[in-house]
Amino acid sequence: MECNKVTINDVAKAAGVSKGTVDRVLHNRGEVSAKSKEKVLKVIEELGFKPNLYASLLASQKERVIDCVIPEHLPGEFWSLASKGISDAASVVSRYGIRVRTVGYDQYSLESFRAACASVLESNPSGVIVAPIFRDETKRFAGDLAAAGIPYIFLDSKIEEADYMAYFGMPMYQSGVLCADILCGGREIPETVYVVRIARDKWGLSDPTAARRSGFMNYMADNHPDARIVNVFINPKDQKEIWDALDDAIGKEEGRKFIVMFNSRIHLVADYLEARGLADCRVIGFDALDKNIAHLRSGYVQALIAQHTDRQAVDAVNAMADYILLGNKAGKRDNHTQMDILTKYNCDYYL
Amino acid sequence: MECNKVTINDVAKAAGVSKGTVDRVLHNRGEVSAKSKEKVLKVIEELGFKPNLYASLLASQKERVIDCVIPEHLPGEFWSLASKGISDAASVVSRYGIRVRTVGYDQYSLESFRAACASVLESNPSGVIVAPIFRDETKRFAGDLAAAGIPYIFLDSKIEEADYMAYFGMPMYQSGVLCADILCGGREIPETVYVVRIARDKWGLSDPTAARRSGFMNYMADNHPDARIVNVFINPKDQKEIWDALDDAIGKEEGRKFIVMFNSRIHLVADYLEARGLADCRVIGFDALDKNIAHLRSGYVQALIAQHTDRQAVDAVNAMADYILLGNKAGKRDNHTQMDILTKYNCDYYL
DNA sequence: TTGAAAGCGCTAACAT
DNA sequence: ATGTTAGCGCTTTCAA
Repeated sequence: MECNKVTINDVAKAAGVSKGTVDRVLHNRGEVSAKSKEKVLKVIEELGFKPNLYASLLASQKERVIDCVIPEHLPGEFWSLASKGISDAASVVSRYGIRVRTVGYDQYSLESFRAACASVLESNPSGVIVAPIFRDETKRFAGDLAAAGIPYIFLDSKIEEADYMAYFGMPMYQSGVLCADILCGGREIPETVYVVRIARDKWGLSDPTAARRSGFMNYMADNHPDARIVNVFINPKDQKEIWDALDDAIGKEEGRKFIVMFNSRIHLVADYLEARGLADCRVIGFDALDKNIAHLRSGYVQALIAQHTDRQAVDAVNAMADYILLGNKAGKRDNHTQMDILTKYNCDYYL
Repeated sequence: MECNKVTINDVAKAAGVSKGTVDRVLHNRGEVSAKSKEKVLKVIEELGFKPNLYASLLASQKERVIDCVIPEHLPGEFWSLASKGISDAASVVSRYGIRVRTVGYDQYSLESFRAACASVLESNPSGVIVAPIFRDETKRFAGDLAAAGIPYIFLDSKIEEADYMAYFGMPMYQSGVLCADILCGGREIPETVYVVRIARDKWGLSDPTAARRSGFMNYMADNHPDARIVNVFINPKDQKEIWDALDDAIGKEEGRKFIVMFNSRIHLVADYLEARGLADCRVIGFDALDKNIAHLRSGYVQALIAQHTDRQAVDAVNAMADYILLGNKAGKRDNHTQMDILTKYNCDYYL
């Protein structure tokens, strides 16, 4: 381990003080005279001293914790991808004495999000990762964290006005543009495009995919202004209702159909198409859920746009750990993850 | 650092031996009676003891080295992506007291590869990563490494018969299939497809993309058996010759043209198309070189299939470090990286 | 405000 | 073959 020959002892000696004093200035925890401090700092600079992280970890047997606030979920749902990433990262950073605590909330209940936030604030963690759904409440939470001096990172979506340390997620607007381009296969000119949406969007409660939709719309307006866009609203919890809605909107039309969905539930549509035997469609959705990938294989979905949600979560946790351990702010503040295009022919190799 | 409460001391006590003995069996460096060893092993198992890597590193101030044998390259060329990954990983594993040494060779010179191998063998590293070009010589090298008890990992391509510890690369055959599917956009039926190849392939010297080509061919035979496949051979070093060859083969044809190239040099073709103003083409290539991505933007290449060569290299180095440090063989032996589809609309976010 | 000293979990040289 | 011991570089009492 040649990597760092100069130790805290060298610094102490050169500065004419003891290790204890050097340590104090290193973690500026006071109790040091101005001139000792100055001298130590100068010596550190001169000698290019870098503390040995592992010796430090070994000696200070203290545990720091990162709280992760994300929506609760069933296996196979979108958020379970993020959850997997979090636990992967957790097992890595545990070696650095960092524990990761996940605090779930019901993405349909503001109340439960409030409770999650309160729990975090109370536990006073070293850092927090939050995947926000509720704008205003998240803004408030961000303010509370800032007041408590707790750094936080946004995952998946972000609140622009907040003073977040970093953001990891997909470029939402661009992903809509990409979706439109794939839908049209570069050459096809759809007459009608069905945009299947979650009913709650209609009421404006929250729509995390709004930016994506506008990317899509703008592409269509620019490139295929004559295409008719038809919104179809469904309630994901009620299969019968879904099929009725789709029967109404899509089932009776003739010819090739173009269908997109901006959240992770395209499999609901694919199930329907398969049941009705509607094969001549071009169907594009988002996110590499198992159910979606199965429909890539079945041929009822032509492409998915995915984002390695797991890796985003890993990156977020690592960035926070880096900050807690070394004080490094992540290189970039906004980290837009790559958009992966998945088809029948490459999905088998997508983690 | 609650993570690992059971220490080598606990083990020693429980097994009724000393730390020294435990340490000996841990690194099985002999000098331990069979029954002590057995007892210690049992206790380790029971208590679920995991050594604290950092304490270990702290104590044993020794440096291990991983040798990486990869082709030399100019900036912007394919192998510089791998090279970047290697140096990224190097800076990470250096914290674990592992040094990474890169040994380059000329991919067009068997002699230089031999020299690189000899240099590695002589330096007797703890592990090696090799990106092979020359089959037979690589096989021999693998044998030598095995004889010397040095573990090795293949990067990018592999020799099936060798006893490699792991392989990181793209599924070559499948990537050819994917390429064909993208070329045809799922719906288009090309009349003629131009396959641009490097002249040296023709002489059978070495063709690292042969498997990819056969994936492509099989897809075409299955789905568009009437398409005519035209091979165009070029010499990458001579721009004039390239253009002449392309003029001959492609330039005089009318209508929409379909062009693919199975290595990383599609930019050579795109340069030509741009110069000749041949815009109505569907052009698919491989690898996210800057020059290739530039042509995604210019519109002379419609899609690239990429593989995060950098990440493969990172994974390879990490896997080797893991093995050296902890004796963990990587989970999977063959690690097929995902195939990324890049278009004008998502390439900006591709690292 | 500062120094001294006792570890943290493990390694390795030295005894036995 | 096995135990003992002095560190590795840093943190953290405890005294001074």
